[in-house]
Amino acid sequence: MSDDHATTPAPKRRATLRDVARLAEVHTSTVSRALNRNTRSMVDPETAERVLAVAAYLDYRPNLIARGLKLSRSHSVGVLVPDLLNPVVPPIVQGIEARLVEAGYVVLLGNANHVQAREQAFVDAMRDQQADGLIAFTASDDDEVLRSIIGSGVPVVLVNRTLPDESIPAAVPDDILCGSLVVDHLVKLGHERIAYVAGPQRTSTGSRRRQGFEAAMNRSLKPFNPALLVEAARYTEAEGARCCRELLASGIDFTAVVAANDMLALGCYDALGEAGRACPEDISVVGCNDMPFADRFNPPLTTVNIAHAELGAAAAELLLERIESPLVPPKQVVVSPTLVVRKSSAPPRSPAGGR
Amino acid sequence: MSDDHATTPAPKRRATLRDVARLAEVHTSTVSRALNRNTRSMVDPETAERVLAVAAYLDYRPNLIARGLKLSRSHSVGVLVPDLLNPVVPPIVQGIEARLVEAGYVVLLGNANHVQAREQAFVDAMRDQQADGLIAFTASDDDEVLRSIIGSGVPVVLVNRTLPDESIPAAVPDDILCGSLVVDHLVKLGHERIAYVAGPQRTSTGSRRRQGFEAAMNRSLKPFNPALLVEAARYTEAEGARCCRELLASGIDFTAVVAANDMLALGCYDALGEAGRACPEDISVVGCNDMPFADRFNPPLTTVNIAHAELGAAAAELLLERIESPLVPPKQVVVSPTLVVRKSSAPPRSPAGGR
DNA sequence: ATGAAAGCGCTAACAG
DNA sequence: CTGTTAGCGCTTTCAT
Repeated sequence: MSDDHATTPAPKRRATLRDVARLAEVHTSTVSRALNRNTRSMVDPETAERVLAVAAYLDYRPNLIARGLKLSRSHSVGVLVPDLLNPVVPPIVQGIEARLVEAGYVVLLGNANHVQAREQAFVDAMRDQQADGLIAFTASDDDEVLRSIIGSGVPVVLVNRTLPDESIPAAVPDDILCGSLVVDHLVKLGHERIAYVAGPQRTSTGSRRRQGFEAAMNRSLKPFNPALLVEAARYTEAEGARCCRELLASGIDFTAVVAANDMLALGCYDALGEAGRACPEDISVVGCNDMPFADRFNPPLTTVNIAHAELGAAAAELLLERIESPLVPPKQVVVSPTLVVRKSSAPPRSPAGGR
Repeated sequence: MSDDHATTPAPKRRATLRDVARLAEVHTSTVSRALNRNTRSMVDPETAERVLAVAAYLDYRPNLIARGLKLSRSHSVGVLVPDLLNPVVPPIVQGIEARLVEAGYVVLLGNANHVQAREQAFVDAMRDQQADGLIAFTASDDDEVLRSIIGSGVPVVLVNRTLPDESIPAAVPDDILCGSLVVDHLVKLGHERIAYVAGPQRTSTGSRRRQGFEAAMNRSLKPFNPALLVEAARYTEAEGARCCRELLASGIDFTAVVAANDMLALGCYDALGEAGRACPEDISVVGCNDMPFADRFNPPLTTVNIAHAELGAAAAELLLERIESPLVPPKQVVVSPTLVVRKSSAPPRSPAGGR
């Protein structure tokens, strides 16, 4: 046995395929074959065993960068979020991450912070890093960045929000249903004059929830008064407050307000408080999303629960399919929300509305 | 001019350095030099300009995988979190991400979900992916995974929590101060019998906040009664409730309870509610972290604000320093918290305690 | 100032 | 079954 080459168990440098090959006295390609499950069968069982042993001894770990270069597959996927501080984002990301890790991928996180330049920079970085795919939360009708990357070859799937183009794979909540669920609840409670704080109409959540709301209103006894709808520019508490103030200032009577999401609902709480109107005694408010801690608000918020982690997992699943088999036609998956009744909704003060 | 090689503007395949070289009629190494700011000066300005133009024309983007292989530097860093759903995590991650992206790095996110095997898998993945460094939220005295990677050559920095070993770079809140801030507040309000719901003592936040609390109590007029301290096994609402119930059941009188974090404080709300004790009228409660929406709880929570995004940015900064200059001795940075008084704390019912 | 050549660590034909 | 060869796309000596 020649002892002249390093017998010390690799003190610093990471072991490479060649190190293993040398010590196992085989060629690197044999090592490669022995180490990869799929090609293991090509190599003599005894040799394979020896190789495995040496690899373990040297604590060999494949260099994924090198493999990626060779295979032009990085096993990484980008996840682009508009704002990490948005309470619905973490649960979705969690769902995505879990599924992706399970499939052997690694998640590259990018926070656009609502600025297009940051979004663009992340998308570029993903291309440069050879990410195998991208999951985006940021879909909006006016979003050039996403449009440009879609169809550029990189598999993209949308999550939470989608675009009008139904051919883009996406995992979204049933927003129409979100809208009608709350109306049905309020109508059952006896409300007739219901105001609506809409989300940004350039987002699918904004427009679809409004559609669902209006459809349900029209289906119910008293049709919807368009003057009772005001659109928020963004999904923020401040915008929710502004919209609700506007509603209050209009002088038109209403006994309940539905907000397109929980942040807007929180803004309604604020505006109501300022105006000295109690919730739910004077006016009921309901939201949508069932964000974390919605049950701890004052009052606990009646809202619509969306299984955000599931949404994320579904998006990851869609992307995986896209990556593995780019040819099969893209799907969209929609997850059903459920109403959760808490303390912010109650029957209107006087059974029937009117002044 | 020979027109026989592809004149169409690269319909599908990404342009490579060789494509640029071919079209610019120079060698690939010249292209490389022209494209990299540092080596640009080595090349004739006119040539450089031509190369740049061709690169732009072909929409050339360097393949970072290839560069990474050559340079053994991936420009990616792993961020290991224990639980993405923990409300303090997203703000910290946001701070990290912002700083890292600014420095040209990309963030690999890993969610351990409190299971060591997942943590280990992520750390392994980071090594395989050749991540340039790691930022970990998970430090705990009994955490083998982190211990093993620290000193294995990969730069690691801890954030939010740290380990007893002060030589490990970390960005943490001033937990001692967190503890004393709340005591001073409560004492000023007139409280004398103050209970403490401690966090897990194997975490630095748990033990240091307790230390800060005890020190401040002993500094104040009436020293602390050890029977009034109970330790939560985890930072969860359920554990907070359990601890508070235990305190209530002990029969020892107290007029305020301080919880080691806001989730535990929320649990105290629950236990107090069950026992029919009003907060803050019967018992004041204060938390720590000032997590998102702590101001919307019922009652709005008096707590200690920690600049989480700053904490994240500081951690990123530390890691960057570690990566660029591994030789300079590791630092720790501690960020100062501030008290935020809301509605969950008030003077005790009867000026002096006692039954 | 630029070209030639080598090589980062890996896998995939293609022999044998 | 295993070794040889080639090359993924890039940077970097080393010549010239």
